[in-house]
Amino acid sequence: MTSYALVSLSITNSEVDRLFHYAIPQGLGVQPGYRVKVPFGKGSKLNIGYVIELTEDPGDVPPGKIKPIDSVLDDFPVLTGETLKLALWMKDKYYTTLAHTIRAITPTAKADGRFPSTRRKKVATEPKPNNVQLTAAQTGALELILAAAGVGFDAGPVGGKLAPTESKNFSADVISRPVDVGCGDDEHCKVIWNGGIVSEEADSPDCILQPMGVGAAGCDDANVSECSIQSVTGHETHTNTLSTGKRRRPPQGVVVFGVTGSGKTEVYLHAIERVLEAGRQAVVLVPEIALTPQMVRVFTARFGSLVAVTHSRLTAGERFQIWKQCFDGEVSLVIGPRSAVFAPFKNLGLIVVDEEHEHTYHSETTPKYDAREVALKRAQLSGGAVVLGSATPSLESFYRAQTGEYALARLPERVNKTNPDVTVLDMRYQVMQGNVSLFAMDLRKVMEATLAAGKQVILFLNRRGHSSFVSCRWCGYVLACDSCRVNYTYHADKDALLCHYCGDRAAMPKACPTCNHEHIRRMGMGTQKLEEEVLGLFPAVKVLRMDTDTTRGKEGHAKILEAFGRGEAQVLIGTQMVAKGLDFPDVTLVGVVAADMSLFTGDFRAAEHSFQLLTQVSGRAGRAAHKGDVFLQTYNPGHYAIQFAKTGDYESFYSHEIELRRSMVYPPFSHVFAVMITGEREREVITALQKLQAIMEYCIKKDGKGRFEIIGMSPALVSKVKNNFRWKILIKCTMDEPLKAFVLYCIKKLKENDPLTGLTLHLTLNPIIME
DNA sequence: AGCACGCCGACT
DNA sequence: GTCGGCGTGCTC
Repeated sequence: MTSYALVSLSITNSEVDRLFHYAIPQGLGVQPGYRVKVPFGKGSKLNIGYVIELTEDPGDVPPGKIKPIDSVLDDFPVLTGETLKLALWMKDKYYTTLAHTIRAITPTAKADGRFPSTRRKKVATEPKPNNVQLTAAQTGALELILAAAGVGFDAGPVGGKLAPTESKNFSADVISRPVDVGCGDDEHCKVIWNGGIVSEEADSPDCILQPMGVGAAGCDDANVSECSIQSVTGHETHTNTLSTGKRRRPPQGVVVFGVTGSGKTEVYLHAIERVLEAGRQAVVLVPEIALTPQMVRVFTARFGSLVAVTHSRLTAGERFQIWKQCFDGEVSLVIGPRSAVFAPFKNLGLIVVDEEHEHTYHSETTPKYDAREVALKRAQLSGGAVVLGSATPSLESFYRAQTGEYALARLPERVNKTNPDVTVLDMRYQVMQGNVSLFAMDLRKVMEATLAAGKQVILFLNRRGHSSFVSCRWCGYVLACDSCRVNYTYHADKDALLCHYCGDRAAMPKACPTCNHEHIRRMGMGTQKLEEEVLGLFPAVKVLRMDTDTTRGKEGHAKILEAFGRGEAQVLIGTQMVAKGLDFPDVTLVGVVAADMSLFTGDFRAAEHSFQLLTQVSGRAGRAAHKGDVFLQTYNPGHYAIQFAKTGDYESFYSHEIELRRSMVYPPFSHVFAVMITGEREREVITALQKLQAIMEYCIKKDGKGRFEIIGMSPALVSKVKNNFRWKILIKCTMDEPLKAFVLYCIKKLKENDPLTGLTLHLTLNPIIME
């Protein structure tokens, strides 16, 4: 007989980010995962909370302080055993409060705390049998996925019956399992994060107290491989409590590597079909639902009313209805953006992450989770598989596929694929010819011809943020930080160049350091300037611009794309957005106006992102029936990202890039922890960060040896937002758990002698886009 | 986050 | 004399 419920309040504040004891009144059926109303605070105001655990132990709470639960809100648990574990895991993983992770996972309630009422208007549509014959490569991929999901390959005839899973009494059996509040597959290095207050083990992280073995001093010695790390294992070993543990299981993650048109979708369809036939459910994550309508159509056509589609424009009611349908087993497949990974399925067998390299899988708001990581954790909890599909996999994922942590399935190109002609235009030559416009003469001529033929043109400006770099227009040389191998970023307020990794500062030069030419200047332009120049060259042409200014509001970019698709304009100008989901038959020319702008963002992943983007743009142009042309304008035609993108050779790019990462000890050979401090007074922000740096340096000198490397402090990529100055410090280590413990320990020390009033801390482990 | 308690300035 | 400023501290 349990007497208390441990409740997490739905208050997203670190000060109350702990579990509170509440007495369970007689006759009140309370189970973990349920929402409850509880009296809280001085006035015992009723607050919504989530039951995390049942216990008989009042802990050190005086009996008189414990108040009773007021009521239970719903007749079902909003957190299942699995999503509850996920919430606890995410709290630790992403340095946030449990209330925040629960909010991300559970459906949004109305202001009064009730969920919107659902009306059932279910039109049953039969799933259609799948008669598509798979190629040998596709079959191989399918086998790997099914092995990962633990679903037999010969589970039945293709096109068998797909019945909705029955589950009337979800609650009891799934929920009543003991919940592991410690959250833990990593017992060794548990650090409880209270949004700034580090508790327990962080007081004495093993990494601080245990002197490490070898490791010379200096910047280059991050080769921590020699350090003896006793209590932290390099790779997580997942042993199911149910299994005997030693038996080697096939990898949970399967990288499906194949270009557009190689038949990835067909593999997904077959895998989902088998998973559903086995009585399990599946989730398909897509980068942006509005830009992948054809994908949605394929799935709804095949699986009928077993599919639910989620997207950002759903109302709270529609969203909750889908959530409930998944919970009740009326729907077995969900397609949606990253949040679809939280669908409350009871026996999830497969999560497909399509275009897995896309940055949209990273949440930009708290909790700043990576949907791919969450998918893998969830699959681990449910015994399911994760498919990471891409023509240009992220370096981290492909590396894991190389080391055997993931399985790898290659899908060869389709035979009838038409490769677009990719022409690289050397802009240095244009400067020598006296052409200082944004367009090389060749591109201008081809645009003229294309427009004269009544065809359409897409001009792509691969710009990110508003950082600018400095380069020589004569020789292409880009000013960069030697020790970090990333370009400097120009800061107008200081009229200086800063490295966004180590904070190194350099003066704006008068002439090029290599060729001594005075044609050295800042590179940076907006879509607006580009539009003006196009209109200057072709006054009669209609131009559509797609950027954050013009796409504001509901369905902003879908509207622009539709208008362009109807032929209301001949030229479409845009940033990253235009690279996705475009399939316009009348577009025969794609111009990448300044390929360099994504090459020199000051981020060590810039080459990877450029390669992915340029490959995607090139692939897009080649999809239509007639061959398309792609022109890439650059001052660095020899850059490997451009050269490999020209031929679309991912694996050669990968080999080149992975060696660079290895030599620089960048991810995946290390982990980078970013600590950002923001505040209204820049002086205070900098001082606080300097204090933190001093503490870190002291700890490293004392105990850490070569394990942790402070890369340095520098302004954030966006150095000022809404009157808030943002500075960051990066710390690198080959192991993530000791790194995390080290950083949290140092922050704790900082807070002990500085209350940090008016300042905010932001923590990210392995940020993909450096903030 | 809320809300109460608590000890100093300018108002009816 | 009192109303009210928001600093500090606690919430099962």
